[in-house]
Amino acid sequence: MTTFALVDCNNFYASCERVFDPSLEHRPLIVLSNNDGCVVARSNEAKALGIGMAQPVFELRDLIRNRGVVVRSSNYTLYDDMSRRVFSTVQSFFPELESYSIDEAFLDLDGIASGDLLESVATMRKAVLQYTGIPVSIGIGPTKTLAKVANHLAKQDRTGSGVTRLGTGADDESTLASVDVGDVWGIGPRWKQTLATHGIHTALDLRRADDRWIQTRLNVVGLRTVHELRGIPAFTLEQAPPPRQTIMRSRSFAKPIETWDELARALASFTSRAAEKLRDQHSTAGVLTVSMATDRYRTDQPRYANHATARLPAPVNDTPTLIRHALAAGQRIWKEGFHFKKAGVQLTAIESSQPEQLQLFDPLDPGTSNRVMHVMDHINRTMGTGTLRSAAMGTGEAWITRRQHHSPRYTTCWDELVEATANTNRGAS
DNA sequence: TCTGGGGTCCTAGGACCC
DNA sequence: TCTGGGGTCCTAGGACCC
Repeated sequence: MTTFALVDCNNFYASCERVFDPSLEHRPLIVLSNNDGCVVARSNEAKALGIGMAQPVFELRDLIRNRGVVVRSSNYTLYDDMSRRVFSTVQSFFPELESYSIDEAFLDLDGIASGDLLESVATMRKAVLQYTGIPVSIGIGPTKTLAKVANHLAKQDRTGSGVTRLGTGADDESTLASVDVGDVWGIGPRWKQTLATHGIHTALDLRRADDRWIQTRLNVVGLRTVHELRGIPAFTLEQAPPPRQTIMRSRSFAKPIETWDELARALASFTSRAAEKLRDQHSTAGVLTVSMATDRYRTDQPRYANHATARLPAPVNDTPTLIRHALAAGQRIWKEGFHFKKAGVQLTAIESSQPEQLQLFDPLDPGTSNRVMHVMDHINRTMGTGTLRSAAMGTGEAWITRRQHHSPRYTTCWDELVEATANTNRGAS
């Protein structure tokens, strides 16, 4: 029988900020979403103040001022790099790893003697903290869902061990009875509501639910969760994630956009980033969708939201072709006289680019185009994002994202390394 | 006047995740 | 003044085919 572990970084973005700025320890700290819009990470002190996940930051103005809450814009360059460091440390102890999100990884602990298991996991946890500065919690169980539940309990663990195991003893039922059904992985707010009408309130209730009722009222996804709670695995470890089927780049604008020229530059920029992502995973896209919308929260201005889909004559992954289609599609739905607050580009009908697609009607020889993109990607990777860019993106970026509380890219940028001062006090008393 | 049934593909919408 | 962004999977229903 397989044993899974879930390693989850505690308050990940907040912890990353603290590693390089220890003055943030023991203080309420929040990290904001793009555009400094709402809260995406909170230190324990911030949670204790009642600051909610995804809470809009303008609602917190008084709290921030009166309670000394420290605010940071999100710094994904730093978080991505820290994530890589944490996982590679974990993997040096347990090679069978699935990186599930930026701050979580599942492990397969098969082959580790049950008696040594808690000890080796605790050793790994200590090493991660020592090597990266990031505290992690670890849940262990016979299925991914039970490992998730165990992880949830490990986070609340007051003993400080940070490791919890489920699925071994008679305590399981009373433990599961203490877990709210909404805290089970896969049960969101709507399903929690549905379950409540049937008297299902805890993880234990859900484990004991009737299969047929679950499949009818939820669906097979819900049924899988129930089986997993019983210790019957429905999910396996996915060490090599399949390529994405959808690639999307969208942003809210710091200032509303009112001209087509500006919106076109934004669309070109989104398309360019999506295309890079596409080439990263060696894919092509056959369908491109452009969307634009005015501010959905403003009732005092005319509202408009629309999207346009372009089916490409042949699947491609080169930036100029994709931009051309994006701008043509955007122009079809563009309307003068609105204040656009958000736009995006989505790539679908994604296929592998190997073997090479032949493009009968493409004016540009695919070989030439591929070489140009290859060079462009290489330069941008080694010399910095945006070093080489498509002319359609322009240089102004009037729509640029607001990031007023940004921390340095300590680990990936020579100009932003952390500075240490050694105070030797030579000659002093 | 009678008016089947099964299969596939696609899309939109809804649920979930971090 | 101020409300994120990027994904997955499943289901129902319509179009179309034989």
